[in-house]
Amino acid sequence: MTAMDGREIAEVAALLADRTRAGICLALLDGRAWTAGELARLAGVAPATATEHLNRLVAGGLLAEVRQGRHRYLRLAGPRAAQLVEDLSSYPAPAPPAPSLRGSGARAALTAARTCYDHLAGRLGVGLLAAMTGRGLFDQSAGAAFTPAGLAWLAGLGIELPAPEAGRRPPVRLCLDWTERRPHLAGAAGAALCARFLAAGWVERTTRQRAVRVTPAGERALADQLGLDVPGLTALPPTG
Amino acid sequence: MTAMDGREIAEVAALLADRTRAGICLALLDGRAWTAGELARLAGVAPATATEHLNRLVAGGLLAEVRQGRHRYLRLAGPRAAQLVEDLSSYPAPAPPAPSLRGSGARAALTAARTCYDHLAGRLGVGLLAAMTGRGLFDQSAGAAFTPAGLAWLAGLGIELPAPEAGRRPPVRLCLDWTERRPHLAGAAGAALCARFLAAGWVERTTRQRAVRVTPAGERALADQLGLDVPGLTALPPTG
DNA sequence: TGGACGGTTCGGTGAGGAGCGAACGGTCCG
DNA sequence: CGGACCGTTCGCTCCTCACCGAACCGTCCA
Repeated sequence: MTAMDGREIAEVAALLADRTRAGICLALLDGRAWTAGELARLAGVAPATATEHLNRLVAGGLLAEVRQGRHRYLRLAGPRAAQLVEDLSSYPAPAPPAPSLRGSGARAALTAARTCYDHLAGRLGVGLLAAMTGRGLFDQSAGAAFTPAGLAWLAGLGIELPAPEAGRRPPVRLCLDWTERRPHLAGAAGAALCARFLAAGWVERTTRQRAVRVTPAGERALADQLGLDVPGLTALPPTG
Repeated sequence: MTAMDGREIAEVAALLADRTRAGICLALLDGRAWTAGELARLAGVAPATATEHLNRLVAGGLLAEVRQGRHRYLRLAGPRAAQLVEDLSSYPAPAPPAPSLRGSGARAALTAARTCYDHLAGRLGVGLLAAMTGRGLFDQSAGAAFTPAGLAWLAGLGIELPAPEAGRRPPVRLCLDWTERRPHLAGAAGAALCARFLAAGWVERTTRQRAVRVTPAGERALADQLGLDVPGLTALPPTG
């Protein structure tokens, strides 16, 4: 009788059932911490209104907060929260990319390469997984797993795949891309790869959006290691 | 600017942000079609109220309907809808099983073995995946995929794993179990296995709940093929 | 051709909650 | 210390929406 009625489900869903709160969570999908004021401006509401929303989101376990001086920093509570937001944002079929006017620049940058909480998405993320699969580092023929060669490649980057464990996030997870309709790599491995790319300076964050940019060094490294044509990938959308 | 604001997210979330609608979707997680009246009684609202809710859920793409004579049959629109409901129902950590009074019988049956839309869950579902992994039919060490031996075993059951394709559901997906905190098999493979088990008479649905029961023939078959101790699995919860 | 039944449509009621402005309490800086 | 600044609390308005009863329309059965 406990979880059989819809009460608990409704409480969680209600957190995201408001346009303002959903927009806040969407902005936080970049994985970083924003201040309350930034979120209020972004959502287009008064600070007082934002406070109320943020309180509810924190109380509901969707957001985590860190108070520092006169600032209140907010971020998504964890990978589960991020996945929930991402899942909801891509239901049912997120309206065909609609290449109307090449997007408003910002949107074009997002479709090219962005972070999805803590892993890479967009054409870059999808291209990465496709390249790994094409090079025999990843195998999707009977599920989704790294091959022995893929594990060695990860090790070369200093990444060790954690063993699957009860309460932990899955080491490997495929995440259906929001703009492309193909999967990119998520889970612990996706997060580790993204962190490694950022640390190595292959990829860097742009303004204050989720968009990221591949550096010249990153282009060379990805071409070397995966045969990935980054400029061709991020410039124009493929015919499909 | 289109999907960047939270409007679309909020619209979908609002569908499940009501206790009654969430309860309806939860009931439909058994994968079958219910009539409008059954759903109204289950949710404890007047038929008029149910009609309004069902209209909204259908319009929102979460439910599909079939009108037949004076009946209106409703089911979840598809695997994506089911996954959304399941994801929401298990956030953040679905309250420890709380073995208070061995559950109300109905609940005990659910934790032992149930369907999760179109695949098997509960201790049976979790045990199945664990057994497949233990027997070398499935490999979770570097992701989640069937081994060659596993593919052969599936073929022996008349199941061929579909190739991953753009718009389709993933062939293999791990679904974190609601009661257990370990994964069970979902995706096209999970659905195929569940359908096969039902067709073979190894597993049968019970009353009108999501709970299922393993038949004697099923116990023998699962013990033979996977070394699975079904009675031990479904009788008492493990110490954990 | 009645009557039972499943489902819908239509007003009306009530509660929840999203929004704001204004006043207040902190922190940082000149 | 006084002023700018970030965030919160409070009181209020307004609108959405969940719910019901009653009347209605269709299907199925005797």
